[in-house]
Amino acid sequence: MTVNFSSTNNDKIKIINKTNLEEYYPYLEEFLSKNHTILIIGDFSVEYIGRASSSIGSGERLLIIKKDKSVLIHQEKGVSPINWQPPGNLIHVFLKDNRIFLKAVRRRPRESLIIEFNKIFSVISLLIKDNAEFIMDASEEQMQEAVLRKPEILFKGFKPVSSEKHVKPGFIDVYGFDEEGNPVIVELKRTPATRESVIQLKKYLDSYSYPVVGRKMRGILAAPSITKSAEILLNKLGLEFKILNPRECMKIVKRYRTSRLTEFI
Amino acid sequence: MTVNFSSTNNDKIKIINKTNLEEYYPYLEEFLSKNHTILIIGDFSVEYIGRASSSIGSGERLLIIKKDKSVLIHQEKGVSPINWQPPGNLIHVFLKDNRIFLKAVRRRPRESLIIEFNKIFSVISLLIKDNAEFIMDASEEQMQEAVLRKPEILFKGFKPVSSEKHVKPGFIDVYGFDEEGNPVIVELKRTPATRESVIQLKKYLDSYSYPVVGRKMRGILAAPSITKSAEILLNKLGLEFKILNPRECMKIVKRYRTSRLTEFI
DNA sequence: ATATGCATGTCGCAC
DNA sequence: GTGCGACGTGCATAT
Repeated sequence: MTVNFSSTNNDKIKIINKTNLEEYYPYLEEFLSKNHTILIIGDFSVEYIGRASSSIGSGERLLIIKKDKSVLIHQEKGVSPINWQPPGNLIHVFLKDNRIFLKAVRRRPRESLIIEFNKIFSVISLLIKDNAEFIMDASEEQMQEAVLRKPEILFKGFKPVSSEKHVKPGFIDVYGFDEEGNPVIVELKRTPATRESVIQLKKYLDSYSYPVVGRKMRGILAAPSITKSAEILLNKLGLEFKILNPRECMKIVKRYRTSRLTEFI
Repeated sequence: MTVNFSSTNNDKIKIINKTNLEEYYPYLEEFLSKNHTILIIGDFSVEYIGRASSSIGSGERLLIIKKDKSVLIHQEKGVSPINWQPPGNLIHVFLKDNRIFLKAVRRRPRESLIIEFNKIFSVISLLIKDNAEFIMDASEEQMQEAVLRKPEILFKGFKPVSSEKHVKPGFIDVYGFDEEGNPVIVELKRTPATRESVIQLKKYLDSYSYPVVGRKMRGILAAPSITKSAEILLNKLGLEFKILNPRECMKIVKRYRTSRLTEFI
């Protein structure tokens, strides 16, 4: 049976089905040269050489070559591709011994992917439009903004003085003082605080000397939650934990933005 | 024009093309219930709520629902999906106001993806077989094996004693002694060593006391290369660096395997 | 270009 | 299940 279907109810998608492997070759050449996104469902093997090296024998998989010349090879399980190549590859497709080969080469770091097709079930080319803006709520930056806007979400009487304060190991998220004038270092996390978060906060405290008699430096880790091991370490080091929900922060940031807007109206 | 193409030159792939959105609905239901991998090319918006939250308005994208009920939403650029959901979702598709909605819900952590379709260009269902073994060369584990097999690749006279030795901050990759009986802690990296690598090695040294008079503990960081900042820190801390190429390690491991084989033959 | 740190990281493995 | 570390991490951002 020869199926030769190469159109759909629109011009954004072209679906190619052929019986013989080589018949796909001119289509691949065309779609690659036109910078389409290409989906290939087929039976192929993959060799990768670069930062590491890997190989996988023949199997049925999905190969995606995107407009930006990034390459993904997906199996039927998992979010991560089994092999991939970041954007900006030089992609070369060629015939050899009645087989189709596809090579994706990237410089800096030099790495390449070599795919040998035994069979192609279908090639699909896409020319699609996506101009929508992606909005991610409650980034760590927004959490910081929320704390600066409404410091009492950390504790009553907290007075932020600076943010992104530079110390030797990095940048302190928020720095300020409590009601008694004790210096406070705040480490924010949008995700559950881990032992690493605690260690980082401790580093900041160690690096920042504040030798004033009668004042005790406080370290506060603020995150939606904390892992058990992190909590143990935190207590041992005499640091504090405060639940801070990114969603709450988002609301505060939004409220602030609204009030700014009304100022302008 | 009504295109109603739903077969290919094999039974591994089904391609569905319809003019009206709702017509896709029964196919989605069917493919989901049969645990196929499904590709959907369409115009849709996505809301994500979970560990964080995000939204993106209508746009033309590729949606993949895998056999393991993981979900990927890919745009035409980049290796990473714009939205995704790890394996094990409860997936629910439903019609509402002549629109198709798809919801993927995951527990622990609780998070969900809601997709609203404005248009579907094509639905492709896959039932493919991939039993090939994936082989990754020169993992950190193999580097360790290489060092244990042929310790002189680190330095002449090195005598490994143990590997994955447990100390407070974690596991020491390789532990041993030099020719003069000084204890040696080795940290292996398959990628360029960073400041973090140096810090980690330092932690191991600090955690492992060896109070023998006349003996000096040595810390060796072995990696294919080292960043400039890491090197500065390393020197300051009195630690050592040794270039160790994962590809070289791979060769050593392979040679060892061959020799094992010949032993059995 | 290099360095640094975040991420809905994902994934695998030990407990 | 949870914790912890590795990863060809990818990716954005500051330098």
